[in-house]
Amino acid sequence: MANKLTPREKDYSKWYNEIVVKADLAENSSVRGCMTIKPYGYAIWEKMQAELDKMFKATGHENAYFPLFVPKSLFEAEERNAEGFAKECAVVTHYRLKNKENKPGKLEVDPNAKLEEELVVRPTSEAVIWNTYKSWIQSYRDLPILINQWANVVRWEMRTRLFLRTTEFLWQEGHTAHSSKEEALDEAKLMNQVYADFVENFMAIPVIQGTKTSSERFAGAEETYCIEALMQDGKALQAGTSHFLGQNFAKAFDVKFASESGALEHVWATSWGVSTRLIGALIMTHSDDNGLVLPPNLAPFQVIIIPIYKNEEQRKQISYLAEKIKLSLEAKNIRVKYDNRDKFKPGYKFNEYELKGVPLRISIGPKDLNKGSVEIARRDTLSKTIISQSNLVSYIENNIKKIQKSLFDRAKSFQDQKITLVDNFVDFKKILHQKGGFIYAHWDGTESTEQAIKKHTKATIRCIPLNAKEEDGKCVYSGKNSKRRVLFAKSY
RNA sequence: CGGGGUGUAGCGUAGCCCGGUCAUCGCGCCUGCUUUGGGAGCAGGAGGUCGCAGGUUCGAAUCCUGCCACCCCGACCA
Repeated sequence: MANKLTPREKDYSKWYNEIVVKADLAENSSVRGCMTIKPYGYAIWEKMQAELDKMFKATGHENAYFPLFVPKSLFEAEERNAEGFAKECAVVTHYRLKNKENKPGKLEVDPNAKLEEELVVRPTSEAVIWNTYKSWIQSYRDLPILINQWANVVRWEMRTRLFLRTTEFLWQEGHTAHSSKEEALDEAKLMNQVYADFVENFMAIPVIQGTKTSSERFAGAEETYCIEALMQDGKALQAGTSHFLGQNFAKAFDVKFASESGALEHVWATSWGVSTRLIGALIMTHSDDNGLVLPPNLAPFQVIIIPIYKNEEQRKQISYLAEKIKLSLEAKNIRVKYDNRDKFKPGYKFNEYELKGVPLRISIGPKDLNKGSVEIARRDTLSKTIISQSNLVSYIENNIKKIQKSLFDRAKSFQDQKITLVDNFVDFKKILHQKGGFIYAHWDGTESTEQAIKKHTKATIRCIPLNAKEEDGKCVYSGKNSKRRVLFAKSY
């Protein structure tokens, strides 16, 4: 059967799209560059939301919600931020349609309904939020403000790709206000660490933490912390960012507080976000040619039970057993689905749940009824084992942990193997071309060198790793002195 | 916005050069029987404004004009 996906060496993007579509995660909507997230894809997002939310609350944050529309005058207040996003803003100019003359049933924009001031559909919420914070903050007693919002944003990108870069996407954005630089910096670092923990522990995706160079930094930020992941085709993907915004937004929106000493000072800010792009990272990190592979912590259901029967009597007996197994697993907080649909054959279901990436499959047939056994298949290794029904619960519990760990370990060793230390530009180009992945090389710290390397190789500086050791070296491009290595890669 | 390409059933497509039983094939869908431990087989069936609007012609999926949409390559990017 030609059920395998496209070989990824040849056409990685097709391979990716096939998984998205066949695993029933999302599809292109009729709106330019937007996507419809289907129930199974959304269930994964909900698991991610739930876990992140828990982590945000554990670090003292609360959720709130701010408006979708940003009046243009507010949007332009912080100049660098506005300039950075200006080219990709959807703008509302009118608030009413009317019937077209002589064309019943057809509508047109009513020119009389032009807005006094255009409304920008938020590409990010700093502007609306800081305009609001202005009225919330007077004294150091009002600080810190630690707020997160779950929202959609719109960025009118030139080229789009399901999950990775859609015109509209779902995300969370945290916006915090602090009374000191140190506290804000600590917050930005803390949230980057939260992201790293979440992505590594729940999504089983190893990441490298670092800071962005000034050219890759968020528009309006003083420092951008990020987590970078490596996809199976050797390209890097920015998985999350946390920004130290200094006093830029406080100054732009005139947000001051009276300190303990009575002095009026500008507030210090951070913002941080991760998006549905993480689902793209998940797909491109773990999937194989049989479809999606989900880490158990994120799988909407961790175990699928599939019955195999030849007649009604067998169906009844197997269903009885399956329901019993389901309850005993659920008692251990394991998410289980029993697929008793009579309309599909077992073989069809096996493939379906492999495409969906369900970590463990239990199949129960007539043979198992006689022997008191079940067959268990692991999605990550595609291996099958027959075990006794009496050992089932502990076996599944164990394997859920094992799979979670082994997915991370596998991705981690792939990533480690794809980080190459390079000391001259000839090797740089060769490694990038032949091996891909991250290149760990010295850089003279100038933007011009960064641009030149990008122009020659399409590789960018993904980050300056937080754990980069101080060492003397020569820039891989200019030969000038450098104090530490930075991480280069081609990226999404 | 520059360069290239494509629009035919839910999806993927043939036909277009050279106008006339050409609306083709596969997947999917529906019905029946046989099947069910890795995407079932056979038989029958439903489903189309050929992207849109004009034009040429006795006749247009096919030729001409205009428009629209989408895809790929560059600039942008969570």
